[in-house]
Amino acid sequence: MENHDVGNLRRGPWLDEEDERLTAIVKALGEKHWDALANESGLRRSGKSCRLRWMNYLRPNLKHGEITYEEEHIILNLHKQWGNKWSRIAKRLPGRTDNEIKNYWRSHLKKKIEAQQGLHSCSEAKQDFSTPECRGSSDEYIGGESKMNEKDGIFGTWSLETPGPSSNMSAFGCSSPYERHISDWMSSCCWQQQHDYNQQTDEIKQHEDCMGMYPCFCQLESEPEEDTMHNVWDLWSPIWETG
DNA sequence: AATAGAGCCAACCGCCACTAA
DNA sequence: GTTAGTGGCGGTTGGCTCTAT
Repeated sequence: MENHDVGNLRRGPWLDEEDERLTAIVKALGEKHWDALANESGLRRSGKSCRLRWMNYLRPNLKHGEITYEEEHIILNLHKQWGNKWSRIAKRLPGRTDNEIKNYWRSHLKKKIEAQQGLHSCSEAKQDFSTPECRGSSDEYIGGESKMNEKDGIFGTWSLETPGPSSNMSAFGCSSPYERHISDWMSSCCWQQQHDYNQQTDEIKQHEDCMGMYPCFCQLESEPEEDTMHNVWDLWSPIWETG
């Protein structure tokens, strides 16, 4: 990749020296007024370029490692709900940027989904979770760790239908014997005894947020222990509640 | 070992929404 | 109400790396 000078502004990859200078100036002036900040820094970069570099690379607490299976599940399900709202999805994945998620989606997930949808179009859409194929032979989500069976793909074998705001587990094509149990539990967590469906505001949002977690439960091979579910809740609720 | 093609990802571009003057 | 400036978002590009031949 080459560096380019357009007018008085530099373009192309950032140098370590530029990163250091940008980091220092952002810490001093804060994450705002990017044009002024760019001028102040002495960097021959546009404010827009500085902002992008900071947001996608230099910002503290960014994760730069591989996307985990749990994160992948969340991306898949939130994308199913929201479409290409990358920044919105990124808010559900602390430490991940919209650009990172977008790239991951394009390079990893899109093809898998298309392949999966191809399979669905050739076979029965409804799945029976009582069969080993539908549960996924070794896909489990126990105690906060999941194992993905490569041949089953990232979805396991759930339906790809988009859930509505009042959907339950069946929206994912789950007909697991544990469906009601988990659904009830999710409801108790997410709906907070909301019965007035004419006032679906914050509760609806909470429910939508929880949908990103559904696949993990869909892959449980056996009825989850109450403690397990609460461990999972403890693990993910801070993420749902932030953003 | 050389080459072509595919995949990945950082960075850029253009559009839109918001805000202040 | 209008306009200019700014920031945020999603789409796209282009170069580097990896893999297959």
